[in-house]
Amino acid sequence: MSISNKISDSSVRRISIYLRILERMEKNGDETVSSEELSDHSGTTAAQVRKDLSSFGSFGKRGLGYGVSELALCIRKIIGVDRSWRVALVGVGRIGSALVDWGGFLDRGYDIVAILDVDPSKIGQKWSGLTVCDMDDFEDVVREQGVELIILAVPVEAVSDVVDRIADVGIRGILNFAPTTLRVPEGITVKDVNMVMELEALSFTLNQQKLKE
Amino acid sequence: MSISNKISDSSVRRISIYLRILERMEKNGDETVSSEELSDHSGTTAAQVRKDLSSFGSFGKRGLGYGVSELALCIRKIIGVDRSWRVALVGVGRIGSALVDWGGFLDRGYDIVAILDVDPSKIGQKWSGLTVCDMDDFEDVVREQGVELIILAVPVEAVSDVVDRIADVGIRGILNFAPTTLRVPEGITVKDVNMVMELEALSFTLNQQKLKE
DNA sequence: ACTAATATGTGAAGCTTTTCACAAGTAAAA
DNA sequence: TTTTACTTGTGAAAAGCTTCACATATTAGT
Repeated sequence: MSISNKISDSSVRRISIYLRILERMEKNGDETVSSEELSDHSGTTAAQVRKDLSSFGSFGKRGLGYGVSELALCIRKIIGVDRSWRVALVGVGRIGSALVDWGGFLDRGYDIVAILDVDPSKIGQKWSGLTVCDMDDFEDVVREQGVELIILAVPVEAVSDVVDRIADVGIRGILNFAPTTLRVPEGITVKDVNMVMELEALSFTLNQQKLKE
Repeated sequence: MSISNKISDSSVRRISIYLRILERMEKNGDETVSSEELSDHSGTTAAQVRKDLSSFGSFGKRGLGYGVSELALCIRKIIGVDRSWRVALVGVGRIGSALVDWGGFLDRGYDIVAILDVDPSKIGQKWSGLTVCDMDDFEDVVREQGVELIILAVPVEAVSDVVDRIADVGIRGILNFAPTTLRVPEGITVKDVNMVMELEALSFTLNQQKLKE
C-alpha cells in the first residue's frame, strides 16, 4: 500500500512496460483494461500485474478493471515522468551522437539540454540544435542548465574520471552506455544499457538449445 | 556441474560481465584472478562469482584462483562467442543506422552480414559496406547469408509482421530495439534493449529518494 | 614434513520474487 | 432483488536466487 516497502527493479521495469501498453490503448480509445489484458501484452501473468500495481495503491475497480488513462496517469506519477527531466549527454562518439540524432528521449520526457566532450574537434560543433561543450566546463554547464541526469557514452578509459565529476557536482542518476561496471558513491543510481551483453545472453541461449539436441 | 540445470538470466548477464573484466586483465598481462577480485570489478560478491562459475564446471584452483586467459576461454565457449555469429539488421531508421555505424558488434563476434528495410528510398543505399536489401527479399537474404540472429529496429507498427517472418524462416534469436514486447512462438529467444525503460527506472529511483526526504 | 596462508566449490540457510487461490467488490441482466 | 459473470487485491505457498560458512585443496615458507 505505502510506497515505503522496497519495490523490486523488475517490478519497476514491468510497470514501465504497462505504461507503454496503456499509452497505445489510450490512443486506441480504450477506456478500461483488465490485468489479464495487460499481462497478455506484456508477457507476464495477470497476478503479477495486480501485485505490481497494488504495491503502489488500489487503482482498479473489482469486476471492471482499470481505467486506462487514469492508470496511465498514476504510473506516470509513480515513475516520475509526469514532468520532464533535464539530461546531459557526455561523450559524442559513435553511440553518443546516435543517441542525440535518435530523438526518442525527448518524446518520453527526457530533454537533452547539454552535450559535452573532450575532443577539441567536436567542441563547438552543433548536434541537433545544441553546441557541444568542453568537458572542462562540465560543472558550470550542469549548474547553468539544471542537469539532473547524465547519459554517459564515453570510452571505458574515461569512465572513472567522469563518474567522479558527476558525483562531485551532485548528480544522482546515470544512464551508462560504457561496457563496464561503474563504481559510484552511495546515493547515485546507475542503469546500464549494454547491447553486446544482451547479444551474449542471446547466443548463450541458442548455444544451450543446440547442446540439448 | 552439468549445464543441464537451468542457468538464471542474471547469472548469464554476470558471466558476460566477468568476461569483459577478464579481457581487460588479459590485456593487462594478469595471469590469475580470485573470485574476490572479479566481484570487486563487477559489483557483486565473491560467493556469487564462484556460484556463477561453478554451475558450468570447476575452472579454478583452490588456494590460487582462476587462470585469467583460461577462464576467459571457458566463458567464451559457454556463451558461444568462441566463434562469430551472422547477424542481419532489420530497419535502418535512426536507431538502426546508428547501430551499423557504431561497429561495436563486430568487435565482439557479431558480424552484420545483411541490412534490410521496406523504405524504397533506403533500399540500394550503402551502409558501412553493405547494400540495404528490400524486405521483400528477406527470406532469400537470410538463406543466402546464413543469418542466425536478427537485430530488430523497426517501428512498433511493423514489429508483428516482421516477427512472423523471422519465425517462419527459422531464426531463433532476436535482439529487439522496438519499445514493445514481442510475442514469439516457442523456441525463439528475444532480448530487449530499451533505453527509455532504463531511464524510467532511473527517474523512479530518484523520485523515491526525493519522497523519502 | 609441518604449518600458515589463501581461495575454491558447495550444501544449507536466508531472503526475494512469483504464483496460487479465494474473499470481496461491481455491474448488468433476469 | 437476486443471480450471474467478472475482476481486483492480497495473504499464503511455492519457486528461485543470494549469502553464509566451511570442508577441501594448493602453495610457500620454516
